[in-house]
Amino acid sequence: MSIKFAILGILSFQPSTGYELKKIIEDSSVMYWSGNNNQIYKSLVQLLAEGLATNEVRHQESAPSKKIYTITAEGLSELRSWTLSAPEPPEFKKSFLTQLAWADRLSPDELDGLLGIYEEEVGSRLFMQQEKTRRGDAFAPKRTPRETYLWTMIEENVHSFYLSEWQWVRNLRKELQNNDAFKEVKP
Amino acid sequence: MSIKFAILGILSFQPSTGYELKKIIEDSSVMYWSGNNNQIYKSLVQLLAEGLATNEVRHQESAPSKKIYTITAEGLSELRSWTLSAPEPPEFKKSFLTQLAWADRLSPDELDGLLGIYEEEVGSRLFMQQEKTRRGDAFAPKRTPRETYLWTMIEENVHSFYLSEWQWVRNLRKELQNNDAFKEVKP
DNA sequence: GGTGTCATGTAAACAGTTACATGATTTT
DNA sequence: AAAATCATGTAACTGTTTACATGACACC
Repeated sequence: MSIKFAILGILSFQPSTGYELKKIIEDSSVMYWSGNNNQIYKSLVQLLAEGLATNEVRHQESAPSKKIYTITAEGLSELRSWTLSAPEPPEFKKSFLTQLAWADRLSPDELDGLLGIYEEEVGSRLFMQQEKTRRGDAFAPKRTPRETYLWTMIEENVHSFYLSEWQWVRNLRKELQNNDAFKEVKP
Repeated sequence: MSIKFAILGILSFQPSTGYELKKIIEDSSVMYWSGNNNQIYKSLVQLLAEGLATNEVRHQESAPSKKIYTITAEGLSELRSWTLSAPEPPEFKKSFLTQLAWADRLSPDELDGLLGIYEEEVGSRLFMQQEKTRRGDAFAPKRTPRETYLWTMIEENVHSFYLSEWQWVRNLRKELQNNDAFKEVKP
């Protein structure tokens, strides 16, 4: 899936500038791109060329002028047919698991320290995700009861990703601490 | 994290050819690269240049000759210091969540169908992961009790990723089916 | 006779990140 | 005086995938 559909989706909710799209994508946990300029401004040019969006330049005093992009009817139908297309399976990148895979050369203390750092890192993501939901400051269209429910469940999904990772590492750490068989150091 | 450390890790367990590395990486759920030639053969050349591995060409009758790569002492110490370095936070890419985010334009039946396909897709990954563990055919060094435990917990982590996604989508689907407030169609 | 395994590599394309560039205004 | 916000864009690089290329043998 390309960033193009993420942009089309946002435009289907509200006309936006590249700058606004960047910010929305940047602090969304679901839309996983970094939200860098290169991708966004290039995609917008492409959407124009494909006739999926139009833009309108608005000049401003005391601020740079901006281009407000609006989705077209073709854009809406392209978006709709994409939402109906076969879903891609979920993927993860946990480089920490590869790190752990070769961590048997570490001493018990070194390993526990490593797990501690990971626990903290994951814990802080978990906390930030909870805060975002609690404050309700996340970008979230709520046009129908169903849409509201869907967006709640999307945030719930992200939350449970971090929660289960956090529980997993805490449990692993505890087990390593409590079982003396794991404390033998390799020659 | 680059594929370089995944390769160094495997080499720290057993000397291997590029072809063998490719297969191990390809069917590992943890090492998330596609295992394509380009990356592997280039990385091996680089590891040689950095003195982290050496190779030995073995000519074979009735099969192409192969290059067996062996990790060096510097390679081992590089690997060790990497395992001690600050872990990266876990990441996910679930393009399906973005798809769902804009799915309120779909009819209840279309949405249920979409969720059904995702449920099946995730279910089959979950099943394959369980089978891999059950058959015990996954690549897994078991040199000490601790290493055995670590690799078990790594597989457990992958398993629970798919399991919680599966439970999430089943629950979402059921709720949408049971609550009539979600069955109103937008004008 | 076609497909699969063993085994190495290259070319081209696409996706994604970081950093650069400009410039006014507002906040600390 | 420095940093952040608004706003658009480009350049260079890295990472990743798909496809191409070769060739022998084994299995169905």
